Amino acid sequence: MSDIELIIERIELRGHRITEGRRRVIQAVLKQPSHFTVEDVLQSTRRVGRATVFRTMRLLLDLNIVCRVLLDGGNLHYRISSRGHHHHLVCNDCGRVEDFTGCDVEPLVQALAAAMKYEIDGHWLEVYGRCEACRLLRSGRPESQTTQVLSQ
Amino acid sequence: MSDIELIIERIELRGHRITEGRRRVIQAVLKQPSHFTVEDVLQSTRRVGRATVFRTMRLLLDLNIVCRVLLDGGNLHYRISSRGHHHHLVCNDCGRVEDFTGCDVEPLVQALAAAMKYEIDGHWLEVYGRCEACRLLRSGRPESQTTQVLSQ
DNA sequence: CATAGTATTGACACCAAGTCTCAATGTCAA
DNA sequence: TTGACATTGAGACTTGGTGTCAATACTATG
Ligand SMILES: [Mn+2]
Ligand SMILES: [Mn+2]
Ligand SMILES: [Zn+2]
Ligand SMILES: [Zn+2]
Repeated sequence: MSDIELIIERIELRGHRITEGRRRVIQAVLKQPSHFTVEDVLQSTRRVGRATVFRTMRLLLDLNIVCRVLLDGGNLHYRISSRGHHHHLVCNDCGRVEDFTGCDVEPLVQALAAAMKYEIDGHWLEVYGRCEACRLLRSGRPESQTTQVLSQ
Repeated sequence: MSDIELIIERIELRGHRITEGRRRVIQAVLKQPSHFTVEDVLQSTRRVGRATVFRTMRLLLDLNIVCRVLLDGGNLHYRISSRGHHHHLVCNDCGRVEDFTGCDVEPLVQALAAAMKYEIDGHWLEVYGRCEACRLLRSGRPESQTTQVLSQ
């Protein structure tokens, strides 16, 4: 079964209707790179209203079909995510993102919570750096030090 | 020396001029609760332009005089922060925030980075839950379960 | 098949958060 | 005191997102 059909099925299971607009938005989402904004999705969907695109993105977020990535600098982007709770390792140069789940931050969080007498609901962790490719590019080709593939 | 004079001094040290507008914005920031938006600051400063308030907030952020807190749900708020790198434990009910530095997440982050061959620049960690006061309120007075002091 | 009852849509106004421009003004070191 | 230059404010603009509401599309049921 194709990616889109699997997503459609999950939406149906939650009691939502399958419409042509939703199908188009999902198709656009599936074509995006590593991470993207709703504006990006909007620009690659035709014949779907702005509000519907935003509503569909919210639906996908609720269903954990996409997640949000907090970029270094505070911008929230969207990203396809099959898993539930996970974190991101973001390359600040090229925008590449790696998901990770084995972060073992939960015990630390629990200890902290006990000390503070908080009951914990959840946490958010993002890690920023430079991927191997970008690092090699920098050290090997000093003239390209200002290369910045990711805009913004 | 008062809080405001200390901040003024740090701004001067970085080669910025001290103006009445900046003084007013800082005074407003110092009067805010646990966390706030620029809009909140704007509403408690008179005779200072909107752009100047935003520019001053950015200056304070650059100087680590304020930091940003990512609330559960994705809103970024501002917060006074004397320390450099630190994290937040946020009560989702009353909006209380505790800073913490002893998070020991660095070793985990380094291990992850080594596995992924990333060079690490930094990380972002926020923890969400319910503070003791809010927890007691909930369990002891079931009729106030929907109490939500923090708007939004 | 008809149709009623929801769910969804899209146009559009609105909102929140922030940036940009540029002429006018303020600050401070000399 | 004054000149260089940093800062300001009004307001237009941008980006990301929500609320309204009449029109349209699904779908279950008879
Ligand atoms: Mn985790
Ligand atoms: Mn840390
Ligand atoms: Zn990279
Ligand atoms: Zn609380």
